[in-house]
Amino acid sequence: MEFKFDNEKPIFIQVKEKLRLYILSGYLKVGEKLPSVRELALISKVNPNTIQKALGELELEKLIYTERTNGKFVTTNKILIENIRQEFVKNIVDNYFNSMKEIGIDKKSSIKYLQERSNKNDIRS
Amino acid sequence: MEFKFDNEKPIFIQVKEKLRLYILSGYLKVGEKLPSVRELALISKVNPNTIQKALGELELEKLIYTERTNGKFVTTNKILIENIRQEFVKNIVDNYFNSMKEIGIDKKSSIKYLQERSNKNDIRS
Amino acid sequence: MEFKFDNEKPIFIQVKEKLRLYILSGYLKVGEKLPSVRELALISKVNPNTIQKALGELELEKLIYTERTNGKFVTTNKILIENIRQEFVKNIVDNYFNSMKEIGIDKKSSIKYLQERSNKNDIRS
Amino acid sequence: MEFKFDNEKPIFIQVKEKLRLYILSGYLKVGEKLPSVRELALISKVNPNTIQKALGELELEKLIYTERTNGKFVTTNKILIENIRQEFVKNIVDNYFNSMKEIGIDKKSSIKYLQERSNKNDIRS
DNA sequence: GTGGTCTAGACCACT
DNA sequence: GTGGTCTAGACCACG
Repeated sequence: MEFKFDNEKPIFIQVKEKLRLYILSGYLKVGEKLPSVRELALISKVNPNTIQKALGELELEKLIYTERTNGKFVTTNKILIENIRQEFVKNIVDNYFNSMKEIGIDKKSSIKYLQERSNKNDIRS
Repeated sequence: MEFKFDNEKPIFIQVKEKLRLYILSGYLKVGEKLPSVRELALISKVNPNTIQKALGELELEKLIYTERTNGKFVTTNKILIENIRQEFVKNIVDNYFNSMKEIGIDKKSSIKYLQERSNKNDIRS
Repeated sequence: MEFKFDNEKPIFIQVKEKLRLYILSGYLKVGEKLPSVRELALISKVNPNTIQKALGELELEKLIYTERTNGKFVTTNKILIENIRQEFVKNIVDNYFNSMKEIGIDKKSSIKYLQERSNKNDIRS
Repeated sequence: MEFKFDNEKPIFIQVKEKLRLYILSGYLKVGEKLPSVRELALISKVNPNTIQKALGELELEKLIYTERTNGKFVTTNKILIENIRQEFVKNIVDNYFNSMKEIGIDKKSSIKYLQERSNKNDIRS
């Protein structure tokens, strides 16, 4: 678990998004206990309140839940996670097409660009 | 020319990005005169100061230049536009791969998702 | 006897309120012996200390009393129970009127809403 | 606009609920500008951050929205307000029946209690 | 002057 | 030791 922040977005949003990714990608498993607020604050070198705010919003999304005095946990609702994950992927794809469209590249070419770029990277790696 | 804003980013940045897109996509042509600040302010229903700030930053990027008393124009430097455009496209592609990677989807699958989604949309249209 | 808890209130308060309801509603009868602390702890899957705290507060209200070495019992003071019960009901009614008033619904309409809702539910059942 | 707090619930929740009532009951009108965060903090004698938290949650419910640098406003979505209002009323009614049921009073009697209590109050007023 | 963010630090309830 | 709440105060971007 690792946290680096840029100055473009509020830190609490970056924390929220990072943890959401950890959950959606399965790096944090269903039902798993999260590090304590204070621990996350130490790891990420921000104020505990900032962490609290991020976690609070994740809880509103139902991706995590709180057991009083016990800690915070990833939801056990696999379906919820899967739905959000699919929504997330769908957005990435749609955003890609939209961005390309805005700069004047149609779908067919958008896919071609992607394949070419992928090949170039393959050479490097 | 059309402007819709959300409240997540400063408006002047949204104006700047929109105009940059208009230039990179060719909607605003090389050397073309931009609408006046006042006019842009009316079109986008935004304070003229905000437009000024956006144009100022575009000018720093050399994408537009000012002729005193005459107005502001899209740069005539096609190469500059093309370079920025390619950089822009490259970023979109790389961001796509990165976003997918973060959620645990590899390049091969990333391309497949894109093709599937493209097909689905074709059916609709 | 059944216990489900939410995380919004302290558990010991929820236990206390639940048991009070059992007494006021007659589900636990006058003079009846309560299950032992240990047993209540098992039933409700809660730490025995938490049960103790709840019972302690009920004892302060005189709704239960302790016979040393013998167990805890519902009070035999029927009048006390009846008084608390009536107070309780009065509160429910007043709270209903107040809640409706706060959202701008007068007494007459409040009663009408109730009757309509009751009819709807009758259809279902 | 008036704020009195008890110690049973967090202040930010009480602020949130009060404002929600003001909106649902129409005391704060559709599209109306709210007092500034700082002003609300003065009126209610709590820290601006506490107000901010309350308003933040109302915004997540879409009952209010923010215009950057301009202030916060009641949503203009009348349908949303009406839906939430009806949900709210429905909950009050259901809670009434449930509370009465828990203490052992059936629906028919629940309605009778209400009518009697209402008559008593009429005498007073 | 508007909202937004963040920090530091304190105190509380619960188990 | 866990999360939750609140304050005081500072600083920032925006228009």
